[in-house]
Amino acid sequence: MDAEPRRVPRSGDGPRAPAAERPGKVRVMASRSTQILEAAARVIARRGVRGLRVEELAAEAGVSTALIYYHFKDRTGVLRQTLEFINDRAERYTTDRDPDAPPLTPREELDETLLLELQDTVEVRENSSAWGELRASAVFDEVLREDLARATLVWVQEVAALLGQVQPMATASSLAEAAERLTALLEGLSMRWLSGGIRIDHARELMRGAIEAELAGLQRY
Amino acid sequence: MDAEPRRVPRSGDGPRAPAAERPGKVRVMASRSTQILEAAARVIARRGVRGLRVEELAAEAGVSTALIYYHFKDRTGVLRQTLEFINDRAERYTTDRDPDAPPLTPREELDETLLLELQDTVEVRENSSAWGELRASAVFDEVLREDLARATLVWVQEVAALLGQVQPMATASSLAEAAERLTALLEGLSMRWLSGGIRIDHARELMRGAIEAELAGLQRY
DNA sequence: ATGTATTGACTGAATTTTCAGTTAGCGCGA
DNA sequence: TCGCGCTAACTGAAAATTCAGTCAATACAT
Repeated sequence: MDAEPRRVPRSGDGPRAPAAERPGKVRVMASRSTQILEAAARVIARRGVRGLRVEELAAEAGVSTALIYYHFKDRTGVLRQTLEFINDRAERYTTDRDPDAPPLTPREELDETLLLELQDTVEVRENSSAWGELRASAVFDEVLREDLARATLVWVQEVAALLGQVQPMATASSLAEAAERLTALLEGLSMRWLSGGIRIDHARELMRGAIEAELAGLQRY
Repeated sequence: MDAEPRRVPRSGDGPRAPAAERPGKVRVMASRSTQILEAAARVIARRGVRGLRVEELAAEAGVSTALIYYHFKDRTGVLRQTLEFINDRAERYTTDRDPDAPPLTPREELDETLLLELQDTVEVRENSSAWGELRASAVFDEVLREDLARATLVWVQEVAALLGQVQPMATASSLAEAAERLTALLEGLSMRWLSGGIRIDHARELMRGAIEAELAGLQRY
């Protein structure tokens, strides 16, 4: 769906920074459609999926509405790709680790993976509210369902694998169940946090407790 | 599940149709506005609060759009009254018990309370999706936040009390935490169920497992 | 190297669609 | 003959989507 990420300077744009082509770690300049997706994540986090107006998105991204339709088929297309985008981003802040930091024990990695979704940073907040919105919208939107289900499955399996590293004796199905509960709980807690029901550190506390409980449960086979 | 379940006669309810005044068991004829509210509940379950279109509601109820405005001030009015309506109904399936059925043990009552929200019936489905919608909307809507927080608190306390009956030795705070986790998990599972991620009986299974785990955790003080 | 055709990225200004809400009035029971 | 319950047909505005083109960069032939 996405066009080539070729960089093209544009008239009204003024001088574009020359995409720092340096060796090693480089902050790659976001292509137009990525810019739009980033903007979409912000708008969704601010207004919700159903509150997303193509015009507002265009303004947020600093482009014309027509460009949105040029890059994405229609409003739904934007939504779909934003879901994917958000997912990838979550992957990053959940998975990426400083290469020369001390390696994590399986248990630490598990905690990390789950608790990183409960941080009060712009990125996480944005991601979580967009995710919650997409989840809520999927209830009424066929199109989103499949994508969301797939994304959820991947996530659950990842958590199950981590659990398996901590409790290698547990059966695959009990690991899967524990992972489903933990991830579902995380979603529930996120929503409560975002809707002002609980504070972030309380949410983390609760999450920690749940991890503890599930691991204890797995130990008893 | 919600704050005040008080029955309040409302203006739109009007002096209504004499409803087949016959002795004995009578299928009371639903007044026009009740018909509309029932239809609204169905439409909301299908499209979500934010997806409710007045025209679609009118069609569903088999009336003209204008009649909706005749009975309810505006779209928001319909929404408000529908939520009240749905709430009253939820009260029924959550609280009502056959008076001469065998009394429940605390443990059964706990299971009952939590698992009743995971049933594939029209009523529960409608209620759960409305609740999910509310939760999601509250993220972007100041106004809803307070009501929702209060309602959640009541619910959490109710569950904590039930947990306390099963594990009388547990501390108040550990009961509260367990209750928060269980209710948050229930919300998470509901959303997954409604968005097609998992089947209802699997959700129930997971919920049962969580109750088990939490009770086990409470036993270890 | 220079002009020319072609293409991809992009825009401003429509056009079309979608909705909430209104208006004018009909029929019918008291 | 009111006036209540109701409808068909609108209106107006907000949004989504499309259209007709501009502009800069390349490819390509000369």
